[in-house]
Amino acid sequence: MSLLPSLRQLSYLVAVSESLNFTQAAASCHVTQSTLSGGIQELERLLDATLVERDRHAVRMTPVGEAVVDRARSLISMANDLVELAAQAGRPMTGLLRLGAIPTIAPYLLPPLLRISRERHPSLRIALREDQTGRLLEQVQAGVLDFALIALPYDTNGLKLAALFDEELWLIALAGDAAARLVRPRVEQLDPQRMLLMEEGHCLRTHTLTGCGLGERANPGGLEASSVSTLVQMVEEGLGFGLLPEMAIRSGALNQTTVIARPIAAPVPRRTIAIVARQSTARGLEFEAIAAIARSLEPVAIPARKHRLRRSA
Amino acid sequence: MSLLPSLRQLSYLVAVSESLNFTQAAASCHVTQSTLSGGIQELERLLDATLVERDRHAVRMTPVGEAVVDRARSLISMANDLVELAAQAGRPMTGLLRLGAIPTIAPYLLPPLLRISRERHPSLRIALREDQTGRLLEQVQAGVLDFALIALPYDTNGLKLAALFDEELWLIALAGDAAARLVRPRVEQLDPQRMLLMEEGHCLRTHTLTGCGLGERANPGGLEASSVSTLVQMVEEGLGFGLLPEMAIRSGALNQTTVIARPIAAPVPRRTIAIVARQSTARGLEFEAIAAIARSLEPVAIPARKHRLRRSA
DNA sequence: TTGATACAATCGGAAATTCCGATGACAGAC
DNA sequence: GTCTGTCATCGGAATTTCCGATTGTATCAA
Repeated sequence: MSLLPSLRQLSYLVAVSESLNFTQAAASCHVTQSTLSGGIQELERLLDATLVERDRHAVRMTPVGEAVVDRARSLISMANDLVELAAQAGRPMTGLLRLGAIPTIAPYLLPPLLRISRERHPSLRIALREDQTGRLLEQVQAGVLDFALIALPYDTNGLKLAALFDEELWLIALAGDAAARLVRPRVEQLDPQRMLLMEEGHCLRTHTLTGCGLGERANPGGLEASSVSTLVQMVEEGLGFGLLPEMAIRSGALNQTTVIARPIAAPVPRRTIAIVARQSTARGLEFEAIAAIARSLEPVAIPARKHRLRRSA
Repeated sequence: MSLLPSLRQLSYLVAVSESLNFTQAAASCHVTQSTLSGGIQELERLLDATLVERDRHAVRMTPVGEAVVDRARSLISMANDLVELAAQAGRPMTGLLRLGAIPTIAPYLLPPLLRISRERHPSLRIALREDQTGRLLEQVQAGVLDFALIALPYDTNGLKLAALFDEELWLIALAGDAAARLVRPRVEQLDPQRMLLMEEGHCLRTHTLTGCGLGERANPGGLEASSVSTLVQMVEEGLGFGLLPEMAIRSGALNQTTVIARPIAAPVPRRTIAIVARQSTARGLEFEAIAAIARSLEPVAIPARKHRLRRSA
């Protein structure tokens, strides 16, 4: 068992990788530049590898350095989770929980979820953040968020994950629209050229396209919406049709409009709502609790897996 | 961002949890008892929690202590992986790789796998260890092994996992046996009372049972074999029939016997061969290389997933 | 009761480390 | 040439870590 680097040294390296400037990095670590410089050198000596390239002109990370930084980051956030775990021990379901959600979930799932959470766990406060899936996952990994509510399929890359429920995507269109003529249209009957999509970066865009058996650039000149409500408005304007999650429709996204919704025939485009956290999260109990509430809000919930790593089988 | 515990303090705690004796723990850490005692106290002060209960009679871990130990373990093994990563950088596919495999894979997959590995990567040495799935996973997690070859479904609990290929389980029986009368028997036609199983702890036991739609205690008085060869011998003795992976049969597990093998009609009992490693393994390249070799040995390999966590979608 | 043994806590001081401030070396801007 | 921004280096201070010796307590045996 070789000698281990200290978490402090690793945090110095992370800081350097973020600013690529020793002086600034030192400031962000609340130490002097000489201390940080020494720490980096000590780390390089210990690992017997050049992690940072100090040219006359600039500071760059070596490939090894980048790899080490990557691991150092998760090491540090794991250590933070450990500290938080100890702090939370004995007083579960209290304190501040930072929860993220994608824009196509937040307005529909969060209101009842927060209401029930407040009822069941009055001392648990929840801070919300709405963002796109990719950024939410980064923030969870970085420790900025505790949990995030996202839609699958999506590569969650080793995060702790619990599927909550499946939901269908429904067709929305004007009553007179060609797409709405059938009571139960099939995806092949939809004209890709008239399909309205969310902007790049929204997972609903990808789920809509793959649900229709289309690739990313299936409608090159297609119009793009920046939110569910703009998508609905564009449909209302007669610019085309779109696909919307059940939850949004049931929550009244089409109220005050003349847009109608139609379930789609098999194969039905679907997505799975899930909650993610760091594997090392200190909030395991809260994770299960929030998942349970979310499942209780939907008729077709995905049961929680009870088993864990066991000797048998 | 609170102050972080040091990896050394955490390793002290892990040592205490293993021996439940400060003096012994200190020895295993190569420090004096007073140093270790002080380290534990410092850690408890930092985390503001009692981790170890020092009764007059004994030392016990508190629940919080156990939880912290659990995380400390993976923190330390992650740190070790980081050190190894740096050490390996620039000289990939060299050095010693510790590979585990379950008994129903090892004799069939490893010989060709090792041969090809030696051809392609002459400077990569591979140490082998054969054991049951549960213990292999524990050893991977503990850092005793780098990779393990196992059969799914099995809960791998956050380990890095790559599916390699599917294989069918075939019926093996004596030619005159009732079970062997049909060319393509269906699982419902097999008499659970005459089914020979592997001993408790072998995953093939579970896969056989679930593949036949049976629960764990479907054949209470059933006979149990301790290895593939004893299973074959018991079939040869006319004690019943069994299910064996394709790979074993193709590798000649039935040679020198009168036992015959029959493919089973749909729904075919199957298992998936996979390779696992710690998420933080320093041997990512070797992981892919071994996986690629294993896939190349099977006609129906499962393609490697190329994508990673990305901003889009 | 006495003595021996086992165990963890405590204390003072030694050793190692981490850190700071000052300085040096170098390059680019002006 | 001078100033500014940058990272490395050095000596010494501050802090942490560690050890050895000792204390306090409990158990066990004579």
